Amino acid sequence: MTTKRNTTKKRESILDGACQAFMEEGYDHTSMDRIADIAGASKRTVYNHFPSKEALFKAVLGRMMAQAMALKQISYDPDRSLEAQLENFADAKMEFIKNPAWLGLLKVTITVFISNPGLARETMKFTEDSEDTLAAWLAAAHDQGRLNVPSPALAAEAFWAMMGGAFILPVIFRGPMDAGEAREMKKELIAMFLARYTPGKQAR
Amino acid sequence: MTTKRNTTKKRESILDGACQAFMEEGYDHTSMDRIADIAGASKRTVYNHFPSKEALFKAVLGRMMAQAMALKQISYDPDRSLEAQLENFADAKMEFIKNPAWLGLLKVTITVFISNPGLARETMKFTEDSEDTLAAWLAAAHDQGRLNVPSPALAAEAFWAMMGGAFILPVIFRGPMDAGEAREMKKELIAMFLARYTPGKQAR
DNA sequence: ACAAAATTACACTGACCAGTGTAATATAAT
DNA sequence: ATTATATTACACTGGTCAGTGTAATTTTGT
Repeated sequence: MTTKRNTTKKRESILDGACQAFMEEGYDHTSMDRIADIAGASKRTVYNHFPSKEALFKAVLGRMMAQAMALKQISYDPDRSLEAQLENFADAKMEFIKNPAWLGLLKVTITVFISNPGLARETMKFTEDSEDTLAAWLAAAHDQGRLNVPSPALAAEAFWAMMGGAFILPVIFRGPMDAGEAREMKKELIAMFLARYTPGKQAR
Repeated sequence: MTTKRNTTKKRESILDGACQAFMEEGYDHTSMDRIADIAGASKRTVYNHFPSKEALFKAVLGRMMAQAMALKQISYDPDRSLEAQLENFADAKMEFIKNPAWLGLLKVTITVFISNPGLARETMKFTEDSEDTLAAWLAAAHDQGRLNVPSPALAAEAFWAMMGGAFILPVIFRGPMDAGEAREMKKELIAMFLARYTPGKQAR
């Protein structure tokens, strides 16, 4: 008679502790002892749940990705202004850097991705469909004649490039962003985007 | 009689070796022994030139920044098309990621900046004037009536955000970029930029 | 209440690494 | 050729850390 017991509680507290520790110290400088300490578990228990530090990090990352995915599903609404809907897309992206927890984990993730490109590719497969969401939105607006977007995929990629460059890179290179400044930049970039794709206004 | 001997050769080879080692392994995983090995110097000599690993990295970083600064000075030319001149700006930025050596060092630098925001701020002071160069270019085009740029500073920041998001982040998250794809994205983003600021085409 | 499953404390291995001290050796400027 | 200077080999310290083995203890499902 093998009766399995419910271990999700300890497991979650380990993930929470790992998340906090990684955020505070970065991947390399976080020791498994410290994670166990924060989680209120023994190091041995941590290893009973996760076979290695890398596996533990992947689990933390996976949980974060799942939460992030659950957050940004926006569909085309024929009745709302394009500008407002694009702002919604942008705001979803900016949630990452406004929330200190996610920002911290984003930073760690970037460092890990840099030293482990394979993991980067593997993890990023999940996010591809969020670009598809925007591309579909653009295609819908195009079909309605509200935008002129010959290549929705390219436009979507450009949009995410703008957002990433405006809201992720500065946080790395210059530190926290002023909220008002961020708002201004968001509006400016969306204005560029719409100026390019609003029908009847292209240069050629 | 204190006769100083010329030590710049050894010093340079140490910097070269450090640069290569940091690129290959990242900051944390590079040992001073390995740097000495690649440089063809003894560890003790490395420490005779640089008091610590951090100081050595700063020296490598400083040399890279100096080279980068020497590269991008573009001034307003009334006779060339705006599009071509903006492409020059973009190309200067893209030199970073097309050159494997600089790309490698850029990655390391990002990880170091993330774990050491103070160094990030300190180092970034030097780059501010390159943004000013673009802002001045925009102001000149504005004064000539070829563009309508109410806030050159904001527009310049937006331009660099676009470039960074399009050409730096993807390299981190997705690996090396296809050259053709990069060209297409560059053109698209410049088209957005010009659509926004070309006179007589704004929505409001 | 009982037994299996989970957790804990703790000691320990093996490895890596920044930085130092020293005495010997090589180098280059005069 | 001389001599101060730069470089080298090498051993060593002190510290950190991933991961393991084990025996004892606690928890929990029934």
